[in-house]
Amino acid sequence: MENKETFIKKLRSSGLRPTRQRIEICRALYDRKKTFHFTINDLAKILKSKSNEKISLATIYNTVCAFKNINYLKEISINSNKSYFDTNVSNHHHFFNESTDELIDLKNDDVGNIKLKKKIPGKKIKSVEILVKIKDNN
Amino acid sequence: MENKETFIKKLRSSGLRPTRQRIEICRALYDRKKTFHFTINDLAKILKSKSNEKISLATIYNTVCAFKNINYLKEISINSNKSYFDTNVSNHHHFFNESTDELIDLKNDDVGNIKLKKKIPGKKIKSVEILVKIKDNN
DNA sequence: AACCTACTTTATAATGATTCTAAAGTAGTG
DNA sequence: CACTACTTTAGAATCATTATAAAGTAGGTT
Ligand SMILES: [Mn+2]
Ligand SMILES: [Mn+2]
Ligand SMILES: [Zn+2]
Ligand SMILES: [Zn+2]
Repeated sequence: MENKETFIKKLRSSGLRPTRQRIEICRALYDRKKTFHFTINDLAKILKSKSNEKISLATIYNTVCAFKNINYLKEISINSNKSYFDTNVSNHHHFFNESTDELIDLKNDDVGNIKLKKKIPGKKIKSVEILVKIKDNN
Repeated sequence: MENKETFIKKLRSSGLRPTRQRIEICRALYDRKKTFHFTINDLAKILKSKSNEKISLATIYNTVCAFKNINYLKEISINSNKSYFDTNVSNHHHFFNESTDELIDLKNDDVGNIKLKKKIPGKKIKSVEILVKIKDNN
């Protein structure tokens, strides 16, 4: 239920000009009750149906990349031919349903704490993600 | 240190005809002391340098896919533009060095046991993988 | 308001990994 | 040797993503 002004402030405070396109994309991504996972193609479809103005595919790519850089979006590690993004930017893990190509959140509490006993000198850890691949029974 | 006959037997027992190309690829992948991670392009280079016979890129793709299906290779889950494969097919996890695009094995003992407290009815778990992304300090 | 300039959007082309096609080659069998 | 199913291959096609470069815009300045 965030309104336009909130998005404008958020964008400005991250050094991004609040353009028509970026505000529309904010609406599509964050004006919802629940976080969700999407591909670029998913988002393009959502924008086409929900929004009047046409937003070019290049802008969608640019914006998703920009939003990822300022931590408005997270990219999920899957070896798919497409990239998957998540509006839930907190640390959490995923099921990936290989039968439907859908991601499902695994809350941190759903996974026992991960204790890494190996360290790599001279490197810093950027993320620790668990991916549980699942498939339909049968 | 496996020899040609061993590869031929292995291939036959998996329902794959032991062709020149497949045997060469087995040599490149398994005639080593340590397991390793590679992309298709990596493997193509290795084959070009180590082997006399030219093997087409299509065959390399076909063979890697076939080897994956019979569990001679494992594909690692990374959101890269390329696919990464592993000659270590046992359950284990990875560091991914984003500075060099290299994978490093994390032995199962290097990670505390993972207890999944969430289940998805009607689905079976195919794999559970941890990916730890790291980057050069600085 | 008119103006300036850096940032943005956009259509379009280019890239590059992967997959497809269909023709030529080969392994295994009898 | 002959047969057939499997395999390899060059080349084309696909498709997500990135690059290009020209037109548009935000936000400040005069
Ligand atoms: Mn891939
Ligand atoms: Mn990708
Ligand atoms: Zn998520
Ligand atoms: Zn490995």
